[in-house]
Amino acid sequence: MDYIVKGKDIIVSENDLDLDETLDCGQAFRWKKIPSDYVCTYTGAFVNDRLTVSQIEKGKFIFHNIDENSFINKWVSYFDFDTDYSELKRRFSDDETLSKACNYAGGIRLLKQNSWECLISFIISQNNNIPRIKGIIDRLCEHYNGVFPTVEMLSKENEGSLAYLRSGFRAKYIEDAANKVSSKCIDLDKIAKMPIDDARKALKSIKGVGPKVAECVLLFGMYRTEAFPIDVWIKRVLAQYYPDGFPEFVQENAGIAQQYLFHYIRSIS
DNA sequence: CGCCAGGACGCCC
DNA sequence: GGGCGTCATGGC
Repeated sequence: MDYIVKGKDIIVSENDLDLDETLDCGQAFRWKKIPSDYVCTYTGAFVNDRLTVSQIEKGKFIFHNIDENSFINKWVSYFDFDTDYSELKRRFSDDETLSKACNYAGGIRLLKQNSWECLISFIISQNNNIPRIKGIIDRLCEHYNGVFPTVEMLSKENEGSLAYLRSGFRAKYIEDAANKVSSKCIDLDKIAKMPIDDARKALKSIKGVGPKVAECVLLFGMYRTEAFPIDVWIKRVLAQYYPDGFPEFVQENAGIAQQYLFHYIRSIS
């Protein structure tokens, strides 16, 4: 990644990034694409920091109205710019299926999201579709003047007061998650550093968090790249191409491989 | 109208 | 410990 400061903006060069593939692929739900004639502008948020970013051309981006400090301290991490995805994809390409998947969706990066937001978001995601997940999270943030609620804010709510979300049976799960985190029964920062099986077990003690949601929180909210969410699409990939499991060299980055494979299998189905 | 959406729970055996 | 109905809501 390379960047230059230009007025109030920062111009970023990074070949291994595509905004459509990265921001609208089901790992984060608060980015909105606002089409214009020449650029795709997204406004999004990491916890409560907003950003507008445009893709000018392949591998070139404008991070709008942002100072160099917050770019370095927040967004470089969020976009995982310190990781060399070219090198990652080069290694993945030793595997035939993964090689095709990287060629299909090579602009995906893993976003380092906030664990709390991630937990609530993926609780909402269960047995749901992406447009409706976004709708529920929109209503949630709108309720708090456009920012994602803190633990303290959400812990004051209950299943009934959350009715405005129209999140269905998931409201009681949100309530339990907020209560457990607020009461320190669940410490997300500690879980992020635990051995992964302990972390899985701790997350699954929250109502409405099963294997899939726990894996998503670990991967998208705690940067545990070995976490591997399995849904119906990935089940198909495993059955069809990896009956004996992933090759050893993929396993520490299985979650990143999963992102490429998820989009690849859907494109050819 | 039925079906499905990046699942988890409760209950069954 | 695997199998299955059920759980809200909305888009198609």
